[in-house]
Amino acid sequence: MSRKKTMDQSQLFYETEKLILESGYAGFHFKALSERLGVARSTIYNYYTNKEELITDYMLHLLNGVVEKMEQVEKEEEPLKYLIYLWSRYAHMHQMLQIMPYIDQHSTARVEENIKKMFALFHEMKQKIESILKDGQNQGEIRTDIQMKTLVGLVMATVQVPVQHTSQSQWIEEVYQLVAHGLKKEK
Amino acid sequence: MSRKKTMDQSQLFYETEKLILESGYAGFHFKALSERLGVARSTIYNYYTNKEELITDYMLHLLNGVVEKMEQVEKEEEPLKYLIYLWSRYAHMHQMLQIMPYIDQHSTARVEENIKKMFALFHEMKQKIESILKDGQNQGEIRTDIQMKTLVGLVMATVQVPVQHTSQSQWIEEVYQLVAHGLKKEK
DNA sequence: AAAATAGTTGACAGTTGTGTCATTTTGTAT
DNA sequence: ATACAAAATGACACAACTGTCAACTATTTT
Repeated sequence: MSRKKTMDQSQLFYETEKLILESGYAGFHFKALSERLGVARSTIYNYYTNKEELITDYMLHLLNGVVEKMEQVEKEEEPLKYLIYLWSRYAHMHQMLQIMPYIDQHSTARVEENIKKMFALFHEMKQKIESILKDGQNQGEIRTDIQMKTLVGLVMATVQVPVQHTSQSQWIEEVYQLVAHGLKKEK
Repeated sequence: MSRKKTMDQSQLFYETEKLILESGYAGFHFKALSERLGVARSTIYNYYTNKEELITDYMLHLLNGVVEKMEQVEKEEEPLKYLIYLWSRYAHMHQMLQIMPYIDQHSTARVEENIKKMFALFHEMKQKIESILKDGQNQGEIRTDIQMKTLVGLVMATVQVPVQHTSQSQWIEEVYQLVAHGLKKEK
């Protein structure tokens, strides 16, 4: 019954992502978004009561995607390398997560919920990395003389290594080599 | 002669930094800043024609500080470790630099100039890191099988490793160990 | 083809930040 | 004490985004 929707979820998320990455949180607002979607600004309000809701919904969607893919990490032969691979595919997610602290967390009950869920997923993500590293430690592969949170921190930080002018596969191989064996030459 | 200034440069930069780190670029505006300074908003306009000018002036100041300190790196015994140390002291600078892409670069001639200078300084910074690594390579200390830009990228990325609940000196030591020798156990 | 209804829209009122400038304040020199 | 000029300010006009809602539109059902 009734009318066909002109706005679909996937296009909305797609343009949301693009707009945030291009303009930052400061330049992200419903006016700009509606223009890109070719839709009246007020239409978006039928689905989201404000931009915080939309952004956190979108981010939750993103985070869910990565955490789901991380389920597979433990089945891989080289889990650490697979992690680096995942990072290369979700670099934009890390960029998005950096704006999280600046989102008004109490604008809506739904926003509060979303942020809670995101924290939980983020924690789950770190747990997964930790469990991979612990497995490595148990097999005598990974060093045990450094605090676990620093190890996890380094793995997560590698996503910031710029890709510029390199093929994805080379980036993965090089970053993996560096994370695994360090800058110094083996002797 | 004439009246004493109520607003001094150092306090202005101090509050600018604090406000940006707390509220992000989206939450940084002259109204909020003037309230923190205990000054009328219009007063700030006597010194800066808009926020882009203020931010880029401030960032330039920051970058200048680091680059200056980096002059000393080459005199150090363990240049790589000194770099990690510098990073730990300037972590907030990296956070600030991330908002650069979202600043309207053409709002003022002064802003354009500032951004040009910042790019030059940023380049200089990377050159310094590169020259340290090249020295290491010439002494047979640093591996040569990986692209220089990836090496530099990793060194810069380490600043993102969170410090949480660790003393600065321990953070430096651990991150240095990881960057130098990697996650894997020596055999 | 008329009724029902989900979906869309433009217009309105409200809020917040911007940039300017004539006026006022305040420290200093005469 | 008075004249002066640098510094600070409040008020004004403006520009941009927000949120709401009554009216309109397109599709399906009967």
